[in-house]
Parts: sequence; structure tokens; C-alpha cells
Amino acid sequence: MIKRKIADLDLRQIAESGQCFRMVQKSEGVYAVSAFEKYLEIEQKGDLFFFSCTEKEFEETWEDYLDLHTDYGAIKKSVDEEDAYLQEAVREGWGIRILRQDLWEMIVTFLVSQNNNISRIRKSIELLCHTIGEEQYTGDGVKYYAFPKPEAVVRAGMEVLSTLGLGYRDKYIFRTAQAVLDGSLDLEMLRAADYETAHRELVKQYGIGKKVADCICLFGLYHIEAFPVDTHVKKILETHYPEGFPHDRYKGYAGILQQYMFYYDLKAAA
DNA sequence: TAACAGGAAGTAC
DNA sequence: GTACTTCCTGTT
Repeated sequence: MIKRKIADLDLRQIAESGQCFRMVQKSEGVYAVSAFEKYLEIEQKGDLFFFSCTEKEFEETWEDYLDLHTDYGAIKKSVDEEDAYLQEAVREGWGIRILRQDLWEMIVTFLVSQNNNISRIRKSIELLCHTIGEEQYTGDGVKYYAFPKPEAVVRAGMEVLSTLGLGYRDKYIFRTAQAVLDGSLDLEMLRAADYETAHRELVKQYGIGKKVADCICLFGLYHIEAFPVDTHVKKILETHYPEGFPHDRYKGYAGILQQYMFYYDLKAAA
């Protein structure tokens, strides 16, 4: 168990921001997350955080996962003071960060996300992990499931995938897993590529369009210049930025601002 | 109940 | 290139 004081971080906001689907609330201020075949519980008390891991694991995995090396205070400060909408969105989602999540997990997750809603996405991903993910235990004996690798997806086959309630998305996942195994989709190449190249390669894949590719670039490759436009963001842009979003002002990190806006819109709808 | 949900593929022009 | 339809299924 280690303790840290961290600014610009709120677990509830991140868990509900639609960028990750395996961070669940255990109790008031306590969240559990499974990523990179590891499991972590975090308790938040204001800007104080308690992590259920060793110093070593924190530095090797979770510090980076939570993007703690990025100065979100500076990003929020850069927001145009005249832009009342964006100011309000940032005030509402002040503790959001872009998690540095696993690429393969994000590919599958955002394939599932298409024409879908958050609660159902969460259930589908959890069922997928429970059904074909590897069963694992923490040092304290807490059981959890790792996210299934491409090998596990191919091994399961369409027979199993089709029972998971994924709808027509099951074949996208199966064929993408096959593509990773046969080398036609090279994850290492994607990790090394710049945003434009990664996006171009991703949309070649069956089931991955422009929007899903942008989500994968933003959440799976940390290309924070990627700016996914879904139906919600499209409406936001039409309503608040009829002249177009000021991409020039926020060149290189517009994706982070997209996340504040998306979360704000989600909260407004609730 | 029928429509909808953080899109993409397939088809028709 | 752009417009339109269809695709699975849990939820409301």
C-alpha cells in the first residue's frame, strides 16, 4: 500500500468518462481496475490516493497508466478564457486524464463500442474477460480476469464469441484477432508509428472506421492530437462551434479537450 | 412497443 | 465521393 498526493485526478470522473470500461467502483471513493494483466485498488480522499501495490509496481505500471507525468493543470490553463463552454466543461471534468491503456484491449473495446452504449459496452467487455480471459489472482488472493489476448480470441472461435451478446461486432473482433496473429495487423508497428500512419493502418482493418480508429489512437496509442467525433461530439460542435473547433489553438492535444467536452455532455444528459 | 445506442460495411448512384 | 440501408442486441 503506497500513498501519493496527486493534483488534477479524480477516479470517478475517469471511470465514467467513457475511455475505460474496466474501472469499477468498489465503495465510496474506492475503485478497482484491471489492466496489463494486473489488478489495482485505489482509494481517493480528495487529492490523497492510496494504491494497493508496491512502490516498484507503481512506478513501473500505474504511474504511467494514470498519465501522472503529464501536467493537466497547464492544459486546463491553456483554455481560451472567452470560451465559456469549454471553461465549464473543464471545470466539470477537472480530474480527467487520458489513461495510457493497452493497445489490443482498446482495439477490441472500441470495436465493441460502435452503435452501442456505455453500460452495455462495460458488460460485454466484462463477459468477454470472464469467458475467455485468463483467471488470475493478486497476492492477497483476489480473483480477477485478464483481458483475452488475440490467441485466446482465435482459440475461442466464432462459436464462443457469438454467445457473448456482442451482436454483429463479434466477427470484427474475431477477424482482427486473426489479423494480429497472421501479421497483417502489426501492433508493434502501430506503437512505433505517428498518428497519421497509425490511423491509416487501422481503418484498413475490417470493422474499424474513422471514429473507432481515432479512439484507438487516443486511448490505445496516446496520440492526444486524435479528436474522435461521435454523434455526441458532432452535436457539441454543431451547437457550440458552428464556425469549427479551434484546432489551431490546441494543436497537438485537442483529444484531451474532446474528452472534457464528451464527459460534460454525458453529465448534462444524465 | 418501437426506437435508440459513443459506427461501419455494403450498395446504389 | 455522397446518400441510404442494414447489421445484433440490451435497454427504455
